[in-house]
Amino acid sequence: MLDLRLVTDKLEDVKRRLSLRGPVKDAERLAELGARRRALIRDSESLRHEQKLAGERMKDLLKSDPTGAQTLRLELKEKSARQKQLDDEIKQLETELEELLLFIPNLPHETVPPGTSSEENPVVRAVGQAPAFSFTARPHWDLGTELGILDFERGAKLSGSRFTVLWGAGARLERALIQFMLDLHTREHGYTEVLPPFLVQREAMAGTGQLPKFEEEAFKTTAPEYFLIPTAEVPVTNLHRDEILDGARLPLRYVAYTPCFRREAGAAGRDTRGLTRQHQFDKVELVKFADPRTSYDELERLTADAEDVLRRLGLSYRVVALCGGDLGFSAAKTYDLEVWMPGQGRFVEISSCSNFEDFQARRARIRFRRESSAKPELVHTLNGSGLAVGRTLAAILENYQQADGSVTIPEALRPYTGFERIGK
RNA sequence: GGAGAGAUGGCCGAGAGGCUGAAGGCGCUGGUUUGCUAAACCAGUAUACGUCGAAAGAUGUAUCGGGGGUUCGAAUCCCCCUCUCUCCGCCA
Repeated sequence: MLDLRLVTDKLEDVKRRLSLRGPVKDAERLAELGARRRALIRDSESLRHEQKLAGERMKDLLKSDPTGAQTLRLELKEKSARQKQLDDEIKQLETELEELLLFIPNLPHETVPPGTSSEENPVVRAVGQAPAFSFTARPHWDLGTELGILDFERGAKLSGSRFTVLWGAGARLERALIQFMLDLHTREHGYTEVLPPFLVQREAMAGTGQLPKFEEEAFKTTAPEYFLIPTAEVPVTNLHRDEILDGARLPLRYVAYTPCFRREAGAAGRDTRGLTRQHQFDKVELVKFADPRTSYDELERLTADAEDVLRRLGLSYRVVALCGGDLGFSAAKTYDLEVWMPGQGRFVEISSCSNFEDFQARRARIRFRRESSAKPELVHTLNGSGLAVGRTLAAILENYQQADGSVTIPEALRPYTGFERIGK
């Protein structure tokens, strides 16, 4: 959520910065309503002030002059009614303002490159060498099916398309990856592990920006209503909702493993094969709460922490900076990590690292105090996948495949899998 | 699921229609005293939104779990909701 003050007071600025994302809607109306709200508040408050002053006279009058008290009472009754009417109007206005504001995306950071689609995302760096094969590399869904570790048919039988069953070494590899990533981030990168609920309430989803705009993307239960988390970002960021954090302890760094649930409503027909786009997948997520002054340094570090997973697994990848048109709703700046998938001959997103600045913090009221006597300020929130586990598993299958269809396990992972290769 | 109790500031805890942003205590911050520390004493110690101001700040309004109602006036009275605790039942 943007700062209403900023929108009303610096409308042109806001519009210019938003236009990097595409056409701007509603900003004008927002500024207008914001100005009207202020005027109404002024009127209501001065009326209320008069009432309070008169109220103090009332008590004396009640003793000394009953008739006068009666007159005053009638007068105040009318004033009170008028003021309540104003308050109703203000409330209505604020509801409308909130609704508009919740649908306006975050302002892109100055360094966000121009562009309208993912094709225009500049490559920031490329790391590692794509493996050279003496045979034609195959996609992970073929390899995994032949090895008997990925079972798409039975996934579909149980739950429909975009669900997969992992067997034996596949299940073990998934679990090994989760463990490996959590250990790396907690032991070497200074993150605190947290295991949050996988079902959250509407307000948590709104806090991080998934709602109200993207409700059709989420799975939810009814009576009682719960949302299945689309990413650990939701519960972990909301851990500190309505809190004032100690500035001396920033940045807070959390890492969480959770399954993630997504409708993929807008992705019909895309990535229908393999593990790339599932309704349910595992992810290890990095989340930070940072001082606004250093949040962009923290973004670089967080991205490096995610990259470290790929590097240790010996997977080649590139880092792209999302352009204005490709930037997510809540993000001010995002780097995507794309892993090379030799079996598909393309790069696939495996992590998305973003600085949300104060956008989520304002929605979720997450603040900090710089000094014990200072006024609370909004924190900056950041997060990034570290990494998407299913896609990592797929990348390992494709990058470490052998001519005979077996797959060797990256060195770093072997203590976790307990085996060095997966064969038939 | 059944029965009961409760929710007040960073924390504990008074208050039972007006003068209560809210006694008292603890904590915290600053000061005095003081070889140092501690103790003692004094002062300060919420948030949001308005208005004025370049700013520091001044000032107004709101806020006693949330929402609604009664009233000239609600922390205080009434209604609804949420959460917490205790006991019973059930359950991984």
